[in-house]
Amino acid sequence: MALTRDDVVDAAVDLLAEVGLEGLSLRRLARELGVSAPTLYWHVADKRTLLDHVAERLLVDQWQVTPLAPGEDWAEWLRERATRQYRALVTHRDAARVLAGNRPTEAAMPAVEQVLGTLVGAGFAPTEAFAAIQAVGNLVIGSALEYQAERERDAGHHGDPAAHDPVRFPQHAALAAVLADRPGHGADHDALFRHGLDLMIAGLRVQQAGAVARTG
Amino acid sequence: MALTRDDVVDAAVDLLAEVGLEGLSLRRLARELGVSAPTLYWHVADKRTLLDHVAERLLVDQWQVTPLAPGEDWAEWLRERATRQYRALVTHRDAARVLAGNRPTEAAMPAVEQVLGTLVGAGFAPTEAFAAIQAVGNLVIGSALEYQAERERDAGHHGDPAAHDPVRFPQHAALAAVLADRPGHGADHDALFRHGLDLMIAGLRVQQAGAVARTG
DNA sequence: CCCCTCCTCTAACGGTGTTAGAGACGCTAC
DNA sequence: GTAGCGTCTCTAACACCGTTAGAGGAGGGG
Repeated sequence: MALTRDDVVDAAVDLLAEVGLEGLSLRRLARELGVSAPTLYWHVADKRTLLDHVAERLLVDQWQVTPLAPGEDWAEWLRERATRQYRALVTHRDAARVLAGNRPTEAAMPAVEQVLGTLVGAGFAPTEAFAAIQAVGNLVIGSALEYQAERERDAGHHGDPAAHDPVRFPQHAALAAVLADRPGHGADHDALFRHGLDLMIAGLRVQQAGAVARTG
Repeated sequence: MALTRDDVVDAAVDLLAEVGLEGLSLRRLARELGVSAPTLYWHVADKRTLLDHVAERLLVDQWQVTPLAPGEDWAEWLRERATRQYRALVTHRDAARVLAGNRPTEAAMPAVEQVLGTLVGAGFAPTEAFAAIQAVGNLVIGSALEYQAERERDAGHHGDPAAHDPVRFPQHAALAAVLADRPGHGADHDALFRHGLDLMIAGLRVQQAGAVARTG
């Protein structure tokens, strides 16, 4: 059986998980597939577009349409969706970086359409709903990026954190003191993301309350 | 006069503005400086650390300490700071991408210390203040990244936006209809960022109100 | 005069994405 | 049966990349 583009993308996803974005070269990918490098160009236009396909593959599970249940809180529903997206990014090596340089894909449209509809149904104006989606999306990708960047950094060498002059930086020192009493003992990025998402959703709640009050 | 590391970083910033991150190679940079490529390794350990220095240079103006004026609203003050950071990223080509892959730099600490102090002064717990900084930062970088990614995409070819089946995607169609009546006619990323930042700050306001109520 | 440090050089290694162009396999039409 | 054609893969090569080894010139201090 001849090679398929799906085969190439699958192998790229696997290789990405194994060696990271830096290690993902077309030659290496070709070797993994038992094929010569230029062969890949028959299946894929570009490395850039190959990565587009990879990004789509990484997120496609997460674009399933799960409508708001009757009586369900739209904000909780949105939080759940955003969290899933974050998880999908964070659990695949370098997924955030791959997604960041990406063209948006057609395949995400039904999911966006659904969120748009749900928010409009909750009382948001269409432009507000769109801005909300964008804002949450940007927060998600920014958080995932930061998380994975730090993980990669610490893979090299991690200097002792929070060992700074408590006179010049009393706030940092106070923070470090509080954090030292915690089980995890370090910055828990998942909790940090959750906190940020909570803030955003709280903001959406007040905006929605205002919109509902205006329109009746 | 011999070459300085500052000279190298300066030239790298200029070259980045001119040719973008893809075009920024050590050989090209050396040529710009009238020097051979390996020479750069005397001034800089690595391309990676060179980019660290570039990122620091791009943001350093924006780390000036401007304390909260007496009677000034902490939320407005924070919004102003975040907006400046966003501006700094967006006005330098590929700045967001450079910053994304970066180690955090020592030079940012006084600024972080100051924001931390201001938020704690406003009633936030230290961990809350830290999470807030992180959240706003992630939103800023995510937004800047998205903005610049789209700008780069459209530099190539931009297919007509929002030309989609209004039956399958009624919400998109409605949104496009509203947007068509606007002066800019396209998605205004600055406004989108401002909207997202407003949401986050609204969330911070309710959190702060809660914290103040708890602690008296 | 010698040494030493600063700074720059040439040459080269092993990699990268990508293109040109030839050729093998299998199906279809005559 | 064979000629043609689309599909898929190959080898060879181009122009670049980050990076290292190691030599050497310039200038000051002993």
